[in-house]
Amino acid sequence: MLIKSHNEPEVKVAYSTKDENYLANIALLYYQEGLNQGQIADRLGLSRATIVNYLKEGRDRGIVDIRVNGESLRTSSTGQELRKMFNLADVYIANSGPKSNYSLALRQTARVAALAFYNIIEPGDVIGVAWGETLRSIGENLPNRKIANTSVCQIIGSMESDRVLSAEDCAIQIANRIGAQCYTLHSPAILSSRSLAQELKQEETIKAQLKRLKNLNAIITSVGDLSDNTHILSSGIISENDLEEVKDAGGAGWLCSGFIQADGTMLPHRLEERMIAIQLEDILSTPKRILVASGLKKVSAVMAALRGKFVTHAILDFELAKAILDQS
Amino acid sequence: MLIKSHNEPEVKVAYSTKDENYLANIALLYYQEGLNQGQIADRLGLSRATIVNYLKEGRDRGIVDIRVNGESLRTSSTGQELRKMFNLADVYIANSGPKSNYSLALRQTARVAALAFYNIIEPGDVIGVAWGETLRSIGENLPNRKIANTSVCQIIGSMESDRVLSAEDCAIQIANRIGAQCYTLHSPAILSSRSLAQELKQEETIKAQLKRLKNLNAIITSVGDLSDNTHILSSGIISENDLEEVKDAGGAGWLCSGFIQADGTMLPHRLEERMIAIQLEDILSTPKRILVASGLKKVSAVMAALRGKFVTHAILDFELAKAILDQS
DNA sequence: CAATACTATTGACAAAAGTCAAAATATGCC
DNA sequence: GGCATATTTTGACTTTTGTCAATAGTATTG
Repeated sequence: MLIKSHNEPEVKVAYSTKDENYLANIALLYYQEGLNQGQIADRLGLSRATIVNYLKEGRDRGIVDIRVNGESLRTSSTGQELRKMFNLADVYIANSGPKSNYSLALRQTARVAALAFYNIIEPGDVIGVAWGETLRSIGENLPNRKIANTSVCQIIGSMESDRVLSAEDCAIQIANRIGAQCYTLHSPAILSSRSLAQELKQEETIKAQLKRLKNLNAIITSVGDLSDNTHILSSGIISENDLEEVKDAGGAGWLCSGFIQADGTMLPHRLEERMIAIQLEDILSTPKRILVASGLKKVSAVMAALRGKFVTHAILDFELAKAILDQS
Repeated sequence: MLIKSHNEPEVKVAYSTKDENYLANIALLYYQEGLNQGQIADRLGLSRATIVNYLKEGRDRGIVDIRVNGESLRTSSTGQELRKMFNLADVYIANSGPKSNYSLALRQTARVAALAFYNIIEPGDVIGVAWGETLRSIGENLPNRKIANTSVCQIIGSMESDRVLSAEDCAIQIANRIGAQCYTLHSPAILSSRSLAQELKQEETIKAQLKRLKNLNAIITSVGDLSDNTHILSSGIISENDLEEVKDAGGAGWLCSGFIQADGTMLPHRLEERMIAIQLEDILSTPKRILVASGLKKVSAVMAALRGKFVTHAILDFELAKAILDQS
């Protein structure tokens, strides 16, 4: 091809511009040598605007990878205080500033969770994945980096919701990102009758999956609050009346498949008989229990989960962590 | 601590700004969420200049890591042609543009070599490291990333030179970066008499090291040209008269410890009797033979090394690679 | 081989990032 | 506390980067 230098005679160069090697070399000059775009343009005989495009393409195509060290996210002093107070293995704190809106705070927490996830999960782990806005966002923010020999298990049946992907999609997305084998639950989260649920649980595929959930190495979940627009309401898992009842009975949060009280004890509810999901007891016997939550409305739910020892690794946003510390 | 928001009442936040967690969160907002510095400043109630400082500190402290994918550097079509022509395992091409000066081209080649090195070297490898400007620059550009159970062996005795570090320093630096055990050669590269060299070779430490060099898994070296300012001259390994003699006898390049001819065959020289270094034969029996070179003046030397099968992996700069293709 | 439809590249302008000396704040010491 | 010293933060300015519509270059088709 022909490259025309600014005011100089034409130079023949047999080089396919735009191939990965070329983009990578430009990226090295920019990010490592520290030349600015103008200097690179001069050396290559191109316009600066072209260099801008090439650098962008390098980033888009993953030739240049900007990564943040996940370790540094667990150095927060607030996080350390929480870790000691609830005897946790690790606490990672997300911080998008006090003036952030809900959705940015959630994304930031999910991003921190995604980095933490790679620190916590080890090759060979069998990971239970819950469902919700938070889990969906974690899936979106996980980098495409394989963790060898992992499997992902959907821990609660699927459910339509306008706010989030179904539980199935959450598990599949996370599995894809880390290159894990994915075991889904081919069932709705909740059925209309107790008897149908019991029958379904006897089906081989369902039975096998529920058994698998008793031997997880790790579980990643958020926790639901019991406010008016909690997603267990909007997704139709529970009725408004039942929710009121649960609150009156001392319910403080919803964890995967059941309600817990402020002191962390389980609050049995007839709903459970109709659900296809992991048991709260199974969560407690899973060694790595990762809880991800953001937003002040989750204070009591998260505190309940912490008190009930449902958590070994917490990823929380700063405001939430602070509020929990203040109330303890 | 107190953070004063621009025109708002003071907000008390118990958060140590400047800790790693804080820097990492800002880095996430900038590099992953894609907010600009102004938006981040607003959310955190700080000035934009402060965000600039924090982001810079994040990069400096390694919380943010910008890396270029080494794989993409071996996709160049020129490199592939060379690879086929000389039956090499891999060719990586560095490109800093036709208008670059010698020293930038060298650094760029060294940077590419550093990335290639991590693709080529495997855990457990015993790596022979040569000496020269190129090797020094590779050492400087290697990231600090451990490769398990590696060792590094200095393959040529030390020599003072105004242009480069001594051979010892090259080996030590590379070993440090990859966390390898380092075996140095406690001897000058060249001695004044044949007999002294022979005696020294019988010393236990020297003997052990020279034996080690017969069982390397990998070797990384450049190749010396025989022009007037070649470093074998400036470092005093060879005299001007001797160099002329070598050139007249058909010498085309200098490889670690001996001369080779244009067709790749070795050109014995009495100098070798006085040297403490790896034997050319030992290079040929090393499985991974990495050659790094940049600059047009090295065309004939590199071609000689390629023809002599002294190379399995080549890292060359574009101009050099092109010239070799044109002359073949 | 001209007309057409692409894609790649560029120049001019707008936006964002970097710099640095000055101001504000925190820290140590008596 | 008061004072001196070190560190952090900032506002005003300069430089660099990003954008985008216009242009040049390539490939494709009738």
